[in-house]
Amino acid sequence: MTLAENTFIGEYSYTLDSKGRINIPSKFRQVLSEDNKNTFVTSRGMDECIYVYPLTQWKEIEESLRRLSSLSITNRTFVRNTARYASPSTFDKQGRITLTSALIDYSGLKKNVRIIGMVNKMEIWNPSKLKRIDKEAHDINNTSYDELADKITI
Amino acid sequence: MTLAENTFIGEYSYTLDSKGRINIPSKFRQVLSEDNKNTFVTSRGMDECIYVYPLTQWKEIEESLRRLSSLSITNRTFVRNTARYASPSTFDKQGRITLTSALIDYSGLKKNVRIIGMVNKMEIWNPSKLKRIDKEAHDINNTSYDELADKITI
DNA sequence: TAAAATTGTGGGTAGTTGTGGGTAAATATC
DNA sequence: GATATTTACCCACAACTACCCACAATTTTA
Repeated sequence: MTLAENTFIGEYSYTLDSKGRINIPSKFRQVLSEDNKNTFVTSRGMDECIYVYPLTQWKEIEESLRRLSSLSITNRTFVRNTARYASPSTFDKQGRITLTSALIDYSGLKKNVRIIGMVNKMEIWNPSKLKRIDKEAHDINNTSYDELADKITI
Repeated sequence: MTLAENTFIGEYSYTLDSKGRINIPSKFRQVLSEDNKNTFVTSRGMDECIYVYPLTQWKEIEESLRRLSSLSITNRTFVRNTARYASPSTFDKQGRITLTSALIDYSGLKKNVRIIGMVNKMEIWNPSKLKRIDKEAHDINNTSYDELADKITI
């Protein structure tokens, strides 16, 4: 079944091979729109994981970054940390992309990895780090979620 | 008699087969509007059960998620924990959807399962867990229900 | 009440998907 | 400029999934 284009949901287990290749879930490849030309952009996540954007989505982010004035130290730091680790990767005949060793180091990936659909992008995690984050998530108190209540009905 | 579209009520007993397939009650399939393309989205319930949304209902949730900026930790956590457990499934010629093993584990489903209409979605339960929740429901004292009195007429 | 249609459950099979490894081209190193 | 190393592309195969058919039980229709 095909959902909306460039929309990623679900959680999957995959293995990172000795060449730094990792499979993109078939479902995610199927919803990728033509204009992405089978290409994703990997980048450093806000948490200790790797972000994977469809190429077109990344281009929009680039545009936003372009508009941030470098007069502000916050802006400079943000642009620097977002842009420097970004790397495009086209998936091969088997549906795999190659991760840079910088990103593998940052996210602490070993053989077994977890891929999570985050709607407009995906995240690649070391399963044990993910488990740790899950625990912290419980600590986000209800008032935080209360603020969301205005924005989302679920 | 046909009820309102995408409205699910009633309780049904079905069997989960060895391939993780489960029948959607014929009545529920009949009220599903055309634009759902015979597709439901399964997800983790608030209680120990599986939520099943019509595709169109889920897409509304997805759109709200898309608008939440990942710069906020609360947003990231919320999007992650909502999206990761979701999985679309189109029912086959016999009217069955396939459940992911993650959701089967979470809800503790065995062979016999109970499907409950929850108006805009449905819930899939292990019958014994459902029985346990029923008992707890008795303990929710009347004041809790009093708070609802302003919101609903019954 | 009998026939026809629908519904729920089980199982088989062809095609898809995920993973490992090989080889040639491209890049880097000396 | 020759050699070593990395990268990109190819093939192979086991495991899984989607799709198909069968059939008993139930409900609807005539």
